Amino acid sequence: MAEETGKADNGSKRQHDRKSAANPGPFPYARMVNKMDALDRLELQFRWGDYGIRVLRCHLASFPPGQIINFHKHSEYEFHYIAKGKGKVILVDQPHDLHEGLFYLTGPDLIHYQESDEEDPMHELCLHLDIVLLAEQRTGTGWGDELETNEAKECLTSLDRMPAIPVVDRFHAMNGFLEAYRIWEEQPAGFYTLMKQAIVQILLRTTRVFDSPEGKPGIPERDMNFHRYQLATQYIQDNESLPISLEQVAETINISPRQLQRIFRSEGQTTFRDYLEHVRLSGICSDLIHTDKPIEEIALNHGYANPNYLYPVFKGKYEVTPTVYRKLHAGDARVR
DNA sequence: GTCTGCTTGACGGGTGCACA
DNA sequence: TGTGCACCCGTCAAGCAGAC
Repeated sequence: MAEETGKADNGSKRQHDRKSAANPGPFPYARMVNKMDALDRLELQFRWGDYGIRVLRCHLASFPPGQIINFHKHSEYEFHYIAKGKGKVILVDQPHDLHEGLFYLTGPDLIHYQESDEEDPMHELCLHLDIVLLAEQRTGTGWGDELETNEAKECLTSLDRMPAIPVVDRFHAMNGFLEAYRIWEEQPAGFYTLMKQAIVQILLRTTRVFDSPEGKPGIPERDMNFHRYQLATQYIQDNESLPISLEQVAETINISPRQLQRIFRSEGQTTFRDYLEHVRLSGICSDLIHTDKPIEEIALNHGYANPNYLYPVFKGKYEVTPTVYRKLHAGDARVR
């Protein structure tokens, strides 16, 4: 951690200075100079998990040599990324050297002072965000909502735990500014969504610097048995009109037939045969009520290669023959 | 005679259980 | 999670009954 701070990073800083002097290279954010306040002009606010995020400012700022920004504070979060040059920052009462590639955060009410180098200008990417906790009204609606909600919460609450020191932008959060600017320039379809992604990308890459390897929730993993049960039942529903065997379904989802039987027992409290029969008979009942197709055709359409077998199966479940069932429910079709 | 609906009996696959 | 074994039941072919 110490090697990441601006103060304790003098070795890599010297190395960096030598490298910059030898081969300064093109300024990667040069295109943003064309209209430095382009992103500031956007009315951009969005919901991320249970948080509302309003982008107040998002721009490239240039400071001539020796420029001083006196002690001040904000009510919002201000993210500072040194894109080029060097200078100094005082966070509360602690001075730190700044150079290209460093990042620091000034949270709400954190008093800070900044000055650029006496000889070199400094370019800084600035992001001002107003972050508010919204009513938790959308949790538990599925489709990954809870996962995103948790990730947003983890990322945004970590902002308040960030130490007030400059650190190396190890995960290239700065690229998010370039991406946002590119989106503004090109204005592609999905502008708002892409812009939101760029801002979220900046936040995630920034907070990642302080991630500890322990205690992470990890990537979302499936309950594989339940997932396989869903795959199997979906396959049966899709193919109930064809001859289906346990082995065939098992092969489709890459498990042994025996294991598939266990999954049906544990996840569906049923058996492969019962489930297949249930799906087929449901379809047959529907056809009996809503069509006037002969029973043989209906049986064939629902996977009974020998229509004669339908009779004992049907009678076993509904206690009447298909013909009687059709007569009993003849009114149902007209009701619809 | 033909078609549709239904029943019956033999066989093989699915299931439950135990074990590795 | 895979395998073996015994048993049950789903599947199929053959055939019967009734309606037209």
